[in-house]
Amino acid sequence: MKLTTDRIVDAGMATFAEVGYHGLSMRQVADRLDAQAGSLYYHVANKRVLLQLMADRVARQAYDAGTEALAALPDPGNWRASIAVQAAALRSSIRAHPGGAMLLAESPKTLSDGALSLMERLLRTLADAGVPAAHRGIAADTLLSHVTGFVLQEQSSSTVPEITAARFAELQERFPLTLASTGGMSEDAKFTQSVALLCEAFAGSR
Amino acid sequence: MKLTTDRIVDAGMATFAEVGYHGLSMRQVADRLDAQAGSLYYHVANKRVLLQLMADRVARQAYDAGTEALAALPDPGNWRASIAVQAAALRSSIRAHPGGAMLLAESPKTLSDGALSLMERLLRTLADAGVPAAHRGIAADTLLSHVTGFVLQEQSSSTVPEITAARFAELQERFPLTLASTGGMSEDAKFTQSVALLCEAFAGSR
DNA sequence: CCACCGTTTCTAACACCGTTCGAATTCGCC
DNA sequence: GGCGAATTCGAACGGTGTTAGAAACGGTGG
Repeated sequence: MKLTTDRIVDAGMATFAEVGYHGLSMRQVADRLDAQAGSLYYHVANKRVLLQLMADRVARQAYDAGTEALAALPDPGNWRASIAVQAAALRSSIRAHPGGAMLLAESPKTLSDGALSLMERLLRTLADAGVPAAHRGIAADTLLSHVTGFVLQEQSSSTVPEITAARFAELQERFPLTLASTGGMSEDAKFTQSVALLCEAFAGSR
Repeated sequence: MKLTTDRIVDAGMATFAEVGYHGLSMRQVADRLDAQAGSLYYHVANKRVLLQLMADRVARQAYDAGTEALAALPDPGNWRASIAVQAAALRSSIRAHPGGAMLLAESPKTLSDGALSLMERLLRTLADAGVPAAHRGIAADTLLSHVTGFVLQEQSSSTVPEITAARFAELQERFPLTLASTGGMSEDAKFTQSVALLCEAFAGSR
């Protein structure tokens, strides 16, 4: 079949899902399309712009998942729930791809349509919540970078191996608060709590 | 001179400062030490663990810069100022290296002494601020991931080229809130404001 | 002094990477 | 069918991380 930018991005996403961020190579993407690596460069200038296109696609998926989740909301006027739902949609969309956080982190979000859509909708709900224009930008930036950073940590710490008992004892002695703080809470609970925390901050800045 | 893990990490940091995250190669690090690339592998298992060691060094620098800034604080009891100073130290330490945010983002923070020190001290100031133990972990996580995400965006958007007038007009029409929100505020101001926002959230969760 | 042995470094190679460029192919249109 | 443009191939270039055997180095005992 004919080679297209869209098909290349598709194949890129598929390969990405299998081999992750560092394993992705132009030759593997080309193989998946029964093509040669050099042929990709007729449709895509760089590997970097391919990654940017993929990042934009992830952001768009997150945007679509967010609209769906927003539509299913019982009370659309509850802005806290709207923000929580948008954050959750973004997180799960990023998590759907291994290393997806790195993908989003690396590409500049300023000129990606998907990322801008996410930003715009978030700003709108903040405006509906009564946050003044001067505070909205920082609020939205904070939340988006928080979600990205959260998944980044989530995905990188899932690769970490088990820890020895001696090392654990040493850690417990040197960093008692750190060990005590992360105890026993699921990542999901941590995420929803942190988003709620941010929402309270937004509410206070009105 | 003799080859050592510390010297390799030093050379890695120096090379990193010149060529950035993606430009870093084992051969360049070896060149700086007047050695061959293969020799590095006697002291460092992987490129990944070298990057982790470098990330730990950045975190340690941030920790040291933080203690210095904390010592210079007029009122040590003001926990908001303490948090602001720690966040600023972390940000500037990451920004000192091009792509430093990527460095920290990629390596798992859980087993880095530097990152753990940062976390521990932040948790202590939160404890002094009266935040209950159940909320401290999320609060510290949120702030750290926020700083990382902020610098990540800062460093990636500094690479972006200028934007055409037509594209700007299109953006202004499709994303009015986004364009209006980021208008004219410096990155420094955005950062301090967002940290203050988080501090308010922490104050509310007591 | 020298031979030995463990530690450290070099050398060369492997497989793969992103990217380029001219040649070969395919496609739409007259 | 033929011709020109759009597309794909194929091979190559310089570079990458990593490995493994050979070589040098350092100290220690004879």
